[in-house]
Parts: sequence; C-alpha cells; structure tokens
Amino acid sequence: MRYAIAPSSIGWVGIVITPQGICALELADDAESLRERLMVRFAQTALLLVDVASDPLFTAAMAYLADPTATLTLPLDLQGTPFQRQVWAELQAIPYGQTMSYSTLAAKLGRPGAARPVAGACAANPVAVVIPCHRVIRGNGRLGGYRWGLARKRMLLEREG
DNA sequence: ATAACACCAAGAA
DNA sequence: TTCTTGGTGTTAT
Repeated sequence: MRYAIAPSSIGWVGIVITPQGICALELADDAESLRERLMVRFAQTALLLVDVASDPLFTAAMAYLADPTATLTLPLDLQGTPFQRQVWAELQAIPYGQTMSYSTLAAKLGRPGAARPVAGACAANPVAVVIPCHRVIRGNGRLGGYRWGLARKRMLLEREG
C-alpha cells in the first residue's frame, strides 16, 4: 500500500491507496501527528510513502477536497462489517450541502431506533469527507461528534452551506 | 457475556 | 434552558 500526505484547506491530509482504490483518508492538524496516526492504524501492513503526483488517484482526491461541489466518484477499497457498509453507502447518497440526523438515517436502513449503531458506523468511517459522515448531525439540530474534531466538522458544514 | 459508544425521547427542575 | 433516565443495535474484549 502506498500513501501520500499534503496540506489542505481543512488541515493535513493523509491518503492511503491500494490497487483497488482509496482505503483511508485521514485528517490532522500537523504532518507529524498525521504520520503517527497512519502508522498506528496500519501497523499490520507495510506502507510506502510516495509523492502526491505519483498517482492520479491522489491528485483526484486532493482536487475533490479543494472543490467538493464536483461530484466525482473515486474508487474506494473499504473494509467493514455489512452494517457499516450499508451506513457508508447511505452516507454517500447525502448530497452536498444537506444534512441528516442519525435517527432518520437509521430509519432509511429499515432499522428505526438504531441511531446509536449508525453513529458507531460513522465513527468507523475510514475515508473522511469523501464519505461525508460530517453531514450527519443530531436530531435536535446540534452537531454530535466528529472523529477528526468538532471544529473540523463545523468548518466543513460551514463551507457547504 | 459484557461493556462501550459521534443517539433519542420524555420528564424533572 | 440544562440535567437525568431508560431504551436502543452493533462492535470489540
């Protein structure tokens, strides 16, 4: 697996790809903690640091972060439980600029009352922004949580609205 | 088994 | 408004 890191408007970005597609997109405040996070997460596998320009998938992902209004579909290589995959698929169906509550997302999956598990699956989202877990908020209008920092979630939603 | 959650609705102060 | 409480489904130990 190869990875590249670069600064962006929402902080430092680390992207990990396999021959099948993007398998992780992490965010952090600085390059060092980003690298550390990737090392912990992929402790089992060998990672090779390469240049962003070395693969069109990297540049496409960075372009999407810079301008998320373009709805390109990037190839993803996701690993997760069946339930997590369902949630992630639903997340990708939320259009730019819109939000949804955890409970209505659960209802969409045919499991009303499963708001909490849905939140768990959002928290397990391996690909920030591309799978827009930041568009899911609480039923009462408050933000809920965000794995990469509430400030970043606010920033993303602000940018879309 | 069991404990830990990025939740939610209702009820009390 | 903020608080507790009880109910909830999935995941990881």
